[in-house]
Amino acid sequence: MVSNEEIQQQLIAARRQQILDAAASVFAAKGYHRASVRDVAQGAGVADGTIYNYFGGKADLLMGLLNRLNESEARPQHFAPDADMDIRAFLREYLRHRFGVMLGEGDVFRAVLPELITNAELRQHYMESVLMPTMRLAEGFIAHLAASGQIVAPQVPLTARVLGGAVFGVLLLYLMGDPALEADWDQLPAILADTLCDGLLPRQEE
Amino acid sequence: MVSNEEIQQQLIAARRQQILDAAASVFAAKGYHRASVRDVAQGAGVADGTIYNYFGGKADLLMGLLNRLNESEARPQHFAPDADMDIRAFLREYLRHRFGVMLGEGDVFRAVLPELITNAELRQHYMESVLMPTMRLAEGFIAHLAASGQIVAPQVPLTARVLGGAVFGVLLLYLMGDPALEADWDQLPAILADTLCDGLLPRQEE
Amino acid sequence: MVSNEEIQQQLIAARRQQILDAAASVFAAKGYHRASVRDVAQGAGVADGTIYNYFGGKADLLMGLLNRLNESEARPQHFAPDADMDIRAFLREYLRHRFGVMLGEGDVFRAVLPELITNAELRQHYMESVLMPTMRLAEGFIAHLAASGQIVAPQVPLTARVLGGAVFGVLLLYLMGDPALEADWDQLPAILADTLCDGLLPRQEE
Amino acid sequence: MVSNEEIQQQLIAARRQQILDAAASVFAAKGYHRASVRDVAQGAGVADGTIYNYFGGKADLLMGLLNRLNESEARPQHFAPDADMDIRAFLREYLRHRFGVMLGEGDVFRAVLPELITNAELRQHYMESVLMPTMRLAEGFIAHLAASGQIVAPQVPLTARVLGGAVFGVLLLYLMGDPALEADWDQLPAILADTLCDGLLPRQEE
DNA sequence: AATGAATGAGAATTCATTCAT
DNA sequence: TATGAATGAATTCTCATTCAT
Repeated sequence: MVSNEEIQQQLIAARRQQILDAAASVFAAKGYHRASVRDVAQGAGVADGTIYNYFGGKADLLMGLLNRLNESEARPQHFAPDADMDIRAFLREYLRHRFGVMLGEGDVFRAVLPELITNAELRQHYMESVLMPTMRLAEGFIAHLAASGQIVAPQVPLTARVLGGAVFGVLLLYLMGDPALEADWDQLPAILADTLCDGLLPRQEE
Repeated sequence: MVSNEEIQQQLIAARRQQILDAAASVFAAKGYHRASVRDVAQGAGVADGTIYNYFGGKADLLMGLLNRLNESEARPQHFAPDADMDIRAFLREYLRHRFGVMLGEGDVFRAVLPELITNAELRQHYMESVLMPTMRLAEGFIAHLAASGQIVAPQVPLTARVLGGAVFGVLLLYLMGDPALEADWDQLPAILADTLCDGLLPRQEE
Repeated sequence: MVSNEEIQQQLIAARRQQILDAAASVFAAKGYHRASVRDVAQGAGVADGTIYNYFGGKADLLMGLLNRLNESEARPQHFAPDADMDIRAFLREYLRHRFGVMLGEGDVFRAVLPELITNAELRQHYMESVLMPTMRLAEGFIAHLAASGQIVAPQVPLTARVLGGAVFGVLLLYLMGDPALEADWDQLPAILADTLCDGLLPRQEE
Repeated sequence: MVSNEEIQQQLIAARRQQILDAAASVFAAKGYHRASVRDVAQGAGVADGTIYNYFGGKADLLMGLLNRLNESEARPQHFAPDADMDIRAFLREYLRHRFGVMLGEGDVFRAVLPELITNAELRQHYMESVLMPTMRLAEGFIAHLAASGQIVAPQVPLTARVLGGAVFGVLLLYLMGDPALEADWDQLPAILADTLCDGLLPRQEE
């Protein structure tokens, strides 16, 4: 049997999600600062004051978005090392998946990113709860592959940043409307994976 | 002899720079939206109204910053192709230089980037006047090296985006306060250059 | 039974009236431009921002005043033609009533008139929604009387303007503080009616 | 011989006129409050600061306009009584002349009038220096005609206001853009004169 | 719990006026 | 005397937040 309290909890959680959904799309469309709390309330179909029954304030909406991003990001299995796998194939697949996720959460990403650059508190929260865990995961994976000779990575932490930075930067160029990326976006995972695997210089045996 | 009018022009230009400098640091510190025109005025040591003698409004300050960024970026010689050069050495040097410039303009970059993501008009202006020209330059360079067999680049435009994105993304991670990048920032150009040149997979002859 | 929504509507209407009343007296006292929205808010006993919950902005207050003037003006029965009436008596009574109304709305009139002269948009709105309907009414009345031989009016539209202008102009002189009008204001309807009826030149039979 | 000082005086007077001309057209076009001192300065082809070498401030420009209006108004000869003249003909001619003058000074009139209604100080100045002298002149004229039996005017001061008000009011309707007045403006002096002379009621002998 | 009217601090911007050149 | 850059007070308007219903 389901208790009354549990139903209450679920209703509250559902209402929070409803508001966060509205916040994501409104913030993405107008930017965090240009969007008003009233915009979010109307987007969620509730009254202005209701927002404050579920969130501490406008800034808290951003935090909520960030945490939700966090939850969907934290999927360690994506980095699950596999001794015998084809690294190129894995990287292609991973990048395709990752770009898909990030663009799926594109609204949220677009909404949160500018504030992440600007707002020190938010940045630190994101650093600690999302970026660093992800980086540590990546480092572990890279270290494992390097140890088994499958890849070359003399500086594991920096290599992780190079990979993450490339993914991050390319996505940003896309979000900024680069026409070449828009035209050939679905080829990008392969190209990026190959460039990262083989480098730019010609290989003897290839 | 220097005419009166020329002196006037120089004074005006100097005042504009003075205000833009203040805008860059204030916007970088507090973010464009959190910073008030008064903040900028105080930063520049002038009265509020004076800002409006030199700029059309708050948004115009951002445009001014963008254009200044534009001027310092437009250095085509950095991509000057050289038939016999060592690509790895060149790339290292280029990245070192580029990161230096971008961090030198770091304030401006920090100030402008969030708005670039959010503000469509500004984004388009940046796309057209800064990013696309740079990308075309890079494409030309890459195409030249690929044609002479010095590098492998099956998709020139996308390769340019991969390079640009990597630079851009790593810089962003740095600006967001990644501790690993802060610790070993001066090694990054070399690592990034090597990763881009050789790829992650082991090479036979190396 | 009165529904909740109806009460809401009445409260909103009452608040609008309260604000418009304040606007009328403040604008009349200081003039539209010298009066600040804050002045109006304080006059109405509400916060600055509350004004904007009921009106689009300062200019909208003026429109609101104009429309209220419109409502109190639109009393067609005042011109109701009557075959057997004494024109002189009617005119005296009408002028007395009209002056009374206009001075009752004197604040509003004083507030709106200067802007009416200056502001083209407002002028057009007033022309269309107040002045022209009134003029058409007057024209119909004059035409009717002229057709039945009760008055002489070779040019109906211009005669309507002469009448309207005289009323308007005398009121304006009064509002500008003419001491003779202030002293004998209550005799004015009679004098004006007689002058309009008989003219200045002596009549044979009188 | 003309002294240096006299030339100085004339230059100063000329510059004042030049600035007042600009003020008249600018104030008429945008309204006193919407027009800036800079607008006037540009209209006069001088620098902002120069205005303050000739006038005490923005309000003083309005006073200057008023005084200039005053000078052109004060033409007592227009009311010169003539024992044998045809009153109707005189009135027609006078109204034609008066409307012409007021529309010639229309810019100034339009500019000054709203402030006259609003600004108590200005209003008083205008009352004392323009309106009351004119009214006294008219009263003398009317009293003279009434005494000689040429017209009927039981209440001389009020009759003067009725005449003045009619002229004033009709002009205002015209300035507010009444289409009927715009269409037949040149017939108005005759109609107005006839209405004032004969009244609306039919005359036996006519 | 939900509402939405009221609030008032804060922001961008304008512009009359001053004053050093 | 003329200039016009600098000033900063004043204004309109927005919007996050509160709280009585």
